[in-house]
Amino acid sequence: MPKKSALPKSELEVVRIVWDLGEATVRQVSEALPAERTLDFKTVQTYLRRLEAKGYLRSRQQGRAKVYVARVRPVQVVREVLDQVVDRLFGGDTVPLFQHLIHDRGLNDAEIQQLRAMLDELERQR
Amino acid sequence: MPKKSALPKSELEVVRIVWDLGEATVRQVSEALPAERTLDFKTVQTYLRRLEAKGYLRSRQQGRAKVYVARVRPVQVVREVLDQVVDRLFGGDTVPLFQHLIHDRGLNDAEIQQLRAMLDELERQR
DNA sequence: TAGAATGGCCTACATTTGAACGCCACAGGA
DNA sequence: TCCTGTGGCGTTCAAATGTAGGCCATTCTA
Repeated sequence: MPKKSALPKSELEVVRIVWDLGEATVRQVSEALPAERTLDFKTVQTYLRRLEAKGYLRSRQQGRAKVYVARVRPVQVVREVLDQVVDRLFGGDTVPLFQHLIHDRGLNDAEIQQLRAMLDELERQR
Repeated sequence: MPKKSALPKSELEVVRIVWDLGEATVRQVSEALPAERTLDFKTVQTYLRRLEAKGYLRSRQQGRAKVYVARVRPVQVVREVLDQVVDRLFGGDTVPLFQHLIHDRGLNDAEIQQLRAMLDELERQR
């Protein structure tokens, strides 16, 4: 149960599936992979094993297969990854990140509304 | 001049300095590193060499030293990195990213104002 | 019930990253 | 002029990642 260093992308793809499914066997994860992204069963197995070794997943035996389930909350993992990115990319400052997301990736009207709503909410809580 | 897969974090730290300085020699980059982050001169040299090989920087000889300068615009690199993250973390959807940034990292009042301003600006352009 | 699948566990292996070394050339001060 | 420091270029080397293969036991299924 050694703690960690932010997950590499391949493992992230896999752990996200476990989060979505709640819990899953190797095969279930394999099958839940998006069509454009094929990974050998063994490869998925390896990633899940690594994720468990790193402490992100826990597993229990169920019949012949293992069922993996999250051990740390997604929000924590997301935070780790984002912290890294924000740091590396903008020296820790989030505003330029928003700036970039808004200007470069663009937002549609619905998204703008959602964002405003989040800000309102946030201010109301002050 | 091969294009390439998003930059690893160490190289990002280095290329950001070149962006900031406009152009720089190995030594200048070395010295511009934040105090908490020391890298051997040779290490910096290696990263700069790799960045050039990957096509992110260009260099010209100036006396005995090489001067490195950006070859792709920062915004493009940032985009590459962010696309990866948004994909890996949220399946390509940016709203959850904002959600996370706002709720988990928090924003101070000034930041909220800046964000609102950006949104206003964006809408005005519609 | 015998062979084909399936899954677990270990192992492998190339590539990429992180971080430097060593050797050699040149340039400037003692 | 000789030594020292600075840079370039090639190399190295371990750990992390990406992606499986091998072998073995257990299960289905024909």
